[in-house]
Formats: sequence, C-alpha cells, structure tokens
Amino acid sequence: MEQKKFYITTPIYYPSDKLHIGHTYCTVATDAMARYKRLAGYDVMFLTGTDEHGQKIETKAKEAGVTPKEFVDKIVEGPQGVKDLWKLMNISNDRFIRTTDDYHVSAVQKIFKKMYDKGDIYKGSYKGKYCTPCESFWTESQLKDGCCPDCGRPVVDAEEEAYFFRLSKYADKVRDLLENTDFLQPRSRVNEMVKNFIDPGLEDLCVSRTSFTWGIPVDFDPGHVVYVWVDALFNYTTALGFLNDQYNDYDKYWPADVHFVGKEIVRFHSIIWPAMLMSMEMPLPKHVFGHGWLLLDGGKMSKSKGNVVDPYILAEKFGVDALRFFLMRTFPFGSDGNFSNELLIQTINTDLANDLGNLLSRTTAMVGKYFDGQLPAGCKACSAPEPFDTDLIAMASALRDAYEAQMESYAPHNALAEVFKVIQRANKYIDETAPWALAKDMETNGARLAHVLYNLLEATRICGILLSPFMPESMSKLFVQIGAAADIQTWDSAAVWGALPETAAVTKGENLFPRIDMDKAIAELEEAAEAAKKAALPAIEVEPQLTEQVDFDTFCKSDFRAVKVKACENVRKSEKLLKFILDDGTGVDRQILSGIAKWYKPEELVGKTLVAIVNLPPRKMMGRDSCGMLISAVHMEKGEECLHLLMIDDSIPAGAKLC
RNA sequence: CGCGGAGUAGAGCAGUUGGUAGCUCGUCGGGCUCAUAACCCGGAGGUCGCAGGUUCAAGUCCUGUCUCCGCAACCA
Repeated sequence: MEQKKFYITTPIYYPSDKLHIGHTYCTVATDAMARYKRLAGYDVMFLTGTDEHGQKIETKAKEAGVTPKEFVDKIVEGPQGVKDLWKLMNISNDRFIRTTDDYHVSAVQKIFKKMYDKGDIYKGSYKGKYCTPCESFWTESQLKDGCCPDCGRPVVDAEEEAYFFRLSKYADKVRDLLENTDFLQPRSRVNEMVKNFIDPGLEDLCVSRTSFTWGIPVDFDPGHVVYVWVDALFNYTTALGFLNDQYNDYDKYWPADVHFVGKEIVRFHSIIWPAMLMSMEMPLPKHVFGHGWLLLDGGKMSKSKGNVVDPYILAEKFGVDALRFFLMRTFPFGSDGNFSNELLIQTINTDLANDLGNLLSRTTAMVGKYFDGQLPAGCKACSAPEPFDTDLIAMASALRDAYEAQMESYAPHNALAEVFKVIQRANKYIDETAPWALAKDMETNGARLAHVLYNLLEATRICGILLSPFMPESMSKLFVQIGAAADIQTWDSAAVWGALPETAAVTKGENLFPRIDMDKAIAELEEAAEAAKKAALPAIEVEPQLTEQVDFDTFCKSDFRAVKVKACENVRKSEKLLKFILDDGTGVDRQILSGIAKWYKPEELVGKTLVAIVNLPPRKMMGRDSCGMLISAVHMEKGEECLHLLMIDDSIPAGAKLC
C-alpha cells in the first residue's frame, strides 16, 4: 500500500530583521504538526524558508552598506540567524527554500511568462503618487498629510508602466472557494476576506515594479522585477521542483495539505494564491490555516515599539521543549493570545514541573524504591480492579483518538489539554491507591503495588508518545526513564494499553522539567531585555543635515517670533495635541495646536516664552484652527524620540522678531 | 453607518451544533507524605459589557447600544 502523503508549510519569512517569538510560534506549530503526521505514519514534506526580495531589504542593505544578498545571507545563514533559530528550536523541516536560490528565480520567470502568454498578465500603467527623491510610489492611503510617508516631502501624480495580473477574472471562483469549501480556516477568517476584498470588487493586481531592482527580473522586459508576492507564493511549488531540476517531488507532494500562515497574510494566501494557481491550471492547496498573533500587553509586537520578544533568550533560559510546549499549550491556535513571561513560567511550572515532571519523578522513584527499578512479571494483570484502575486505563486508552481528532482540526492546544487530563488523572490515581501504604506490607500487597505502578508507567508512556511531537528531546529522556524501547514509542502502540513490558528497566533520572523561581526569573529577564535594548540602540541620534541650500530671501520670508503662553490645555479626544493661547505681541490672542502632549503637561508651559513661526497658513486640526507652529528641538535617544520646545529668556517681550 | 475581532469569578483564559457556567493562577480550609514544598479533595468568588427579542430553555441565535483592540497592499 502506498504511504499517505502530507505536505505542510510555514510562510517564508522576510529577513529584514532578526526573527522573533511570533515567527517561532508559527514554525513550532508547523513542526509539531509535521512531527505528529510522521508519527502517525505519513510521508511528510515540511517546508520553510525565507522571502528575500523587495524594496525594504534593498533599502536596509543600502543603509548597512552591503549588497542585498550579503544582507540577507547574514540574517538567514549567519549567527543567531533564521537557520540557527530553527536549529535551536529543533525544527524538523525537510527543506529550506530561499527565494534567491537560482532554481526558484528561473522557475518564477517561467511562471510569470506562462501567465503572460496566457493573457492573465498584461502590460498596463500604474497610477499613483510618486516621491521623486525617494524614487517610491505610494497609494493615496499611504500618504502622510499628503506627503511621502518616508521623507515627508511632497509627492506628484505619476504613472509608470507595469504588469497586471487579471485577479478580477478569478473573483467568482475565489469567492466560491472561500464561501463554499473549507479551504480557508478558521471559518471566521472567511468573512473578513470576502467582506474586505471580494465584495468591494477585486481589482487586477500590479505584479511588477520598476522602482527598485532587488527582485526577480521579468526576463522578457528588462527594468521590471516581479512583485514579491508572486515570487514568494510560488515557493511552495518550486521547492518541490516545479519548473526546475533542483528537486523532483512536485508530482508526489503537490497540492499541499495545509499552509500555516499568520493572519496578516491570509489575504495573499486565500485570494491571490488560489487565483494564480487557477491561472496556472494547477491544483489548489487543500487548506490555508490563518493562526492568531502573540500580543504583548494587549498590543501587537513590533520593532518600532521595541517590545519584541527574543526566542533565543527564552529558549536558553527555560529550555527549548518548555518554550515549544508553552506556545502550543497556552494559546488557541486560531486566535490571538497575550504573551507574557509570567504566563510562560506559570505554564512551565504547572504543567511540566508539577504535573508531568513530578508524575514521572514519583512513579520512577517508587519503582526504584519498592522494586529496585524492575517490576515483577505478572504485574500487568489484576484480578479485582478498583473503579479508579479502570477509569485511568479507560482514559489513557481513549487518549490517542481524542488527541488525533484535535490535531486533525488544527487545535494543538486542545490536543495537549487532552493529554494533561490523563496526566492529572494519573496523579490523582497515586493518591487513590496510596502506594506508600501498600508498600508497608509487601507480603500481602506487593502484587497490587506492582500493578498500580505498572499502570502509572503505561499511562506515562502513552502521554509521552503523544507529547513527543511537541517536546521531542524531553520525551526521549522520559522513555529512557520508564524503560520504553523504540517499538513501544509508536503511534500504534499509543492506542494499546499494556504494550510496555512488565519487567522494563525503570530508572529515576534527572528532573525533566525543573521548577522555575518566578520572581527571580522575571527579574533576570527584565534585566536582560533592558541590556539588550540599550545595547542595540544608539545613545543619541540626530537628523542628518540637509545638503540642499536655501536662498536668503526664502529664509527671510519665515517670520519667527517670541511668544508667551497665556493658556495651554489638552485637546479633547486627542492623545497628541495641546492647544496653546499665545501672546504674540499684536494684542490679539494667537491659537496654535501642537502635537507634543507626549512630552509636556499643559500646566507646566503656562507663562513660558517660546518661539513660533507666525506666517504659516492656518491649518485645521481636530476641527480647530492652528495658526503657526511652535519650534522644538528633536532628537532620538536610545531609539526613543525626544522633543524639547525652544524656551527663551522670559525677559524677551512677546512679539520680538527672531532673525 | 469602511472591515473584522474582543468584552465570562481578583488576574489570565476555555466554552463546537442553545439544555445544570469550566480551566490555570491567587485565596480559604482539609487530606497525603511516593515525589521537583510538588500531589489529591473541598469552600468562597460570575446578574457571562448593557438593553431588548426569539425559545420550554441563550454565554451560545436575532436587533440595538457602549467600550477596547487590530486591519485598511506586503511585520507570524
């Protein structure tokens, strides 16, 4: 009989920065699923990789003074890079694709050409706002105050030649796929996609760029590079050998059984990806699963907030398996979860140390103490089982199927909950049977005691098998301690009560999961995080000086005046704005709104003498007129923006001109 | 009315197809001593955001409303 196939992927990550705990979460989930499927007898292909093209990487490389390829090489292959992280996390991917790999590049060119020949990609023009100095196109909605979001300078209407993919042509088929099949999971994501993107009408997608060069060239039209998502999505097929000779597994594994992706890229995987596959007349993946995010303090993790959690620190401190377990056990896979160090430690202590670790510890200790590490033959049988014997055995025997059902519906958190119900049952069983009491009269109760301990070992073995996709290293240690050989660590044997040999050699080893001192660990983590943050950021940063010169007349047109603050208050419903009533020497109050509430309390500014430019045209902010602008000094300190209003000598009268 | 999600015990969270509201931590009391001061049992603590509606029955379905959070072309 042919072995069942299972092809699973993570997204390919964008190596513009070090990866964080969120990426780790997704990859660990994929790994656990892949290991589970292997355990269950599938021929598994598990793919992960990196998506290395695009403007952002080009820009970052430029800043770092290296080529884009050198830049990504360092992040992907370098110390503490992507590959290092997956190695550390014990990720069992079968393949790793980089979109800069030659075979992928040429395959994407062929794909692009094929869709072009078919007429699904056509040449058109892309209209947008263009920032000349930055050489960047922006959409209307990306603009900041009508200017370039990067440099703040004005933009102009512009048009450039570009290729478009006929996404609109496939809108109905994609809608049907989303609404009437279980292609996209969890179901709640379907509504979001349909309402947001399909209902308003799918527009053709711009799939080439001319504004930068770090991408896969369109080989029949120099100057154009392929849009990163076209490049990126097809990785799932090129890594199998689609349109290339590097590999030969396309026929064997495609279509994928499931793509695990973060919720922010569900759109690309559930709309653009199937549409392009339809165009290519290729089979669609069976499922796309959009998992949730790990949030920090209720908000998203982001580099700009500086609240990114480093998986290296956690893995080193608490152990790889503990971290893997925590991620899978704590958060419902389809929805967002609040990450915190306290929760991590609590989960480790409760589940791993107190329940599982302690169960193993007390069981093996008793086998050692009462039977010198080996139970007598015949201990499996019991002539007069108590209700709690049968209860434990029934639960452990049914566990594999319950677990399987949860894993099959991509609910690893529930699968783990099932396992821990049995572990808790086993701990209770020890209480009910009180082996230490039985041990007081071995003559009478020796056989009963041996049976009780055998049942505990068996329950532990079954749990160990089912936990092994999540904690491979620790579970192999567990198997050694209970004397379970490889042939009874299998999926089949997880459904067989009594597979463990009666006289298996049991040894009490090191504690699998030491308890963690919460307060101490938290303090250390905070210290480490502080240090890392400080080390990474420059102490003081200031804007580079402009090289462009301004002529004297133009400069003189700016009318700077000393002004005195008569009143200052927060603007209601605004987090940033302060409203100033100023004496500018004219006798008429001047109102200026300034976005500096983060740095100043209104009351501390009253009476101060400041500098303002007074001949700017009035501007509406939150429905009020702001007539002019207060002048401040700004700089960055340890990555944080700092602002100081220019305060001048109070003896200077209101209205004095600055020149 | 841009779209979506969330509001359940002191904290953090579960609650598929409507049928006695659960888990972890904390707290109070008890048991046990094999074990990683861990384990086991029990108690207290919730008008399931608010207001209506459907139903024999609603945290669960419908309507309205308030608050919080994400997203709005590329951060898992």
